[in-house]
Amino acid sequence: MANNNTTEERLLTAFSDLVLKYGYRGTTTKKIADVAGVNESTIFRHFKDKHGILNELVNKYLQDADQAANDFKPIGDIELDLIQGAKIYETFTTTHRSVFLIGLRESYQFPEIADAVRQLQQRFKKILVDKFTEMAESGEISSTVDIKNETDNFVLMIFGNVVLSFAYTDAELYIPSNQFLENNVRLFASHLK
Amino acid sequence: MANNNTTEERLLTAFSDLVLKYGYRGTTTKKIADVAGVNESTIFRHFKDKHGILNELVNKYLQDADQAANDFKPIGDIELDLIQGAKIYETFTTTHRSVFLIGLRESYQFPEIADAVRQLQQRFKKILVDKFTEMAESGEISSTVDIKNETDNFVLMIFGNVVLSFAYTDAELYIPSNQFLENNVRLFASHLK
Amino acid sequence: MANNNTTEERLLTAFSDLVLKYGYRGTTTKKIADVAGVNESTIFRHFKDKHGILNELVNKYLQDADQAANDFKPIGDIELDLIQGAKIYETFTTTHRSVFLIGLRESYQFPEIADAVRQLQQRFKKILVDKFTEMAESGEISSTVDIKNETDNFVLMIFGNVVLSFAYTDAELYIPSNQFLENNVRLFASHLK
Amino acid sequence: MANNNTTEERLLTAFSDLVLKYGYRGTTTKKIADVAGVNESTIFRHFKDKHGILNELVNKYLQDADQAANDFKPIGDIELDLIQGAKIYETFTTTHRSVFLIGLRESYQFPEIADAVRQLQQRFKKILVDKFTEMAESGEISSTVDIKNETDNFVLMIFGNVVLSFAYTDAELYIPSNQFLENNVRLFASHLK
DNA sequence: GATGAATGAGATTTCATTCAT
DNA sequence: CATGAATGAAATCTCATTCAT
Repeated sequence: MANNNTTEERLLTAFSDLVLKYGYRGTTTKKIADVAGVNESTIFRHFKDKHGILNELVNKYLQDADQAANDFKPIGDIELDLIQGAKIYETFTTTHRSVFLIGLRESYQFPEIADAVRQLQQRFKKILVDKFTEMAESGEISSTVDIKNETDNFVLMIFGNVVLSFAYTDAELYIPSNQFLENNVRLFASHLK
Repeated sequence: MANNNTTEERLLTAFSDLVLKYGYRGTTTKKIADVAGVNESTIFRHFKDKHGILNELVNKYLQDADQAANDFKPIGDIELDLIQGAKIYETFTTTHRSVFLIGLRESYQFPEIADAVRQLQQRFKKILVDKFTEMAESGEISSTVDIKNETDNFVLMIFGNVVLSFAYTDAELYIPSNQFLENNVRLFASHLK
Repeated sequence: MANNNTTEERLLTAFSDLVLKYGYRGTTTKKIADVAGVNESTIFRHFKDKHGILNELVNKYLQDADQAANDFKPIGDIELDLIQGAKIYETFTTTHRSVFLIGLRESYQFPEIADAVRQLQQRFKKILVDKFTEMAESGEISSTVDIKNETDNFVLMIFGNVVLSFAYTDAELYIPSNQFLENNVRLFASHLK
Repeated sequence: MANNNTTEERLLTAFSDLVLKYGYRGTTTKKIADVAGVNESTIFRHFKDKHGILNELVNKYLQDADQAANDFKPIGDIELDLIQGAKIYETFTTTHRSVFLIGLRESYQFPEIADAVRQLQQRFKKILVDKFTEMAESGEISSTVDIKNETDNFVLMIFGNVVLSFAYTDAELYIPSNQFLENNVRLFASHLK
């Protein structure tokens, strides 16, 4: 009864939130039911089993991933383009926190999810590499830039910050979004000009 | 009977390995006992309870952390110093994989461990910032370098690669140590010269 | 399925009966479940834990204790009054056998229960002493009666018989209720006339 | 190492003391070993199993019971004789606390011990009844005394006080030995003169 | 559609007991 | 004689899942 969404939505949200705190195993069906404000057995009317909740979220993740890839429209300015890319990456992973984390943490138990997350990284890298190669050819960025390794570094850096933001909510360690885009991403990009 | 170490060592190793695959909760005492080749109840003669195994590993982690901090001896060449730092960081986190991962994954359940891991990051950052500030003052690196933000970026990058190496054993995504130090860290450092 | 009471009632009854035979520790959750005719895990849906069963019985005990105290209405005839008192005491302790016994046997492990049982004795003693003091003042019983010590003796005697009745079901040792009230209590009272 | 008795004696004492606090089941072999200052496995060199410790104590109990019965030498003064009897009963039960308590508490699990304790009561009763019958015949006590029932009452009373003394160490409820013999037993006896 | 009651498998932990030294 | 290390059975408790209403 937490809000006026449908039961199914409330269950998905409850699951997502709890996974952040407790991991997949620690997210018990009882906790999910309590947070969603329904009876425990109601879960099983909506989903085949506990794994079914996760499957549903993975489906949404995969659909959204296509969308996010299409949303990225580099304009040929490396600084702005990296900021744009980081922003999309961050928004996407935050929206799909639970899937992202389960894919990372419990890769052995859910190889298909681990795979989906893995593909996100690869895809993101590829999009960047392709674009920058194109920009190098057209002279927009210096031909001395080591495109592959710089992209690796960039992706590792924004990945690292996202992981920290999920692990620790205090801002001591991870760098909050705005500041991260303004200072760190921009600084990183400046070396590629 | 897995090997000829003491029972306690075999238990610690078994626990450590299993946590990587299954997380803390997924690492059942039965699995630990099976892998270590002892009876389940033997665990409880060596450790107060399941948490006790973790405590023992955390103690070793904390001791080693002091050692690792002392091992870092920058020589005033930014490229070599960053490579050295990354190497120590990587060795340390790999040696203490299980504690590092539990601190990251299950921060809500084990706040003291989350804290120990957090402090490692902070400490590493501080050591680098202090050294580089010193080097900027003595002219060894350019005074235009944005020390704080570059260090942030560097730490995020190596942190990101370590996390990936734990999540995925295939080398498609994370970058294997040698290559990472030679290509990526060196490339990163080159911008600070 | 033992009978048609609610599951909770059946569990409480099973626990109560088993404690008589086996003590608290010896009353395993498996035995309770078997006697109540339910699955072991069902216990934990009705009570927080094993101790929770006992707590429930202690609550009933405390409620009933107030009732029993109010039920005692001495009429000024010492024989009839002691019989009435003994009868109420006996009925109460028999109804709450399990709590009474645990309070007695396992006082170190359950100090709050030991206390509740202790208070019952004290309260019973006080009610008798007060009433008899009053009767002595109004001349209904001889002023030479040593009220405090006689009450002590009386309480010890009926306490002793109740304890024996719980320990041994054969009538060789403890004296069955009717006979005890008719012969022993009456005899005791006759000395106070 | 607690004292310089033999290992076996130390084990018997440890067991005895612990049973008072924790009951038979709660008296674990580990606790016994700790209190006796020996290794847990040493217990099994001295006794077949945990039950064997108890058996040894029961043997001593039975031997002592014969002795105690012989020690009772009534002199024909009902007050002094009851005091003497109560004293012997008290001393004996206190010396053999653990057996007495186990016989009382865990009668279902150790029927032979329950029996031994039961027999003590019966025997004590019989000795008193026989002696008082004799005294009634010789005119030493009034022929109007209801010997059987008075003896019952007396035995219940001293039994009650002994049980309380084991359950509660504070003197609020049970009556300490000296005072009990001087006030309560004497008072009880005065009615039989 | 949703609930409440119950279940069975399995997790952690305790404890008496054995065995090699 | 005594110890330290290990065991197996059983105890308490958790959790995903089912079923009747």
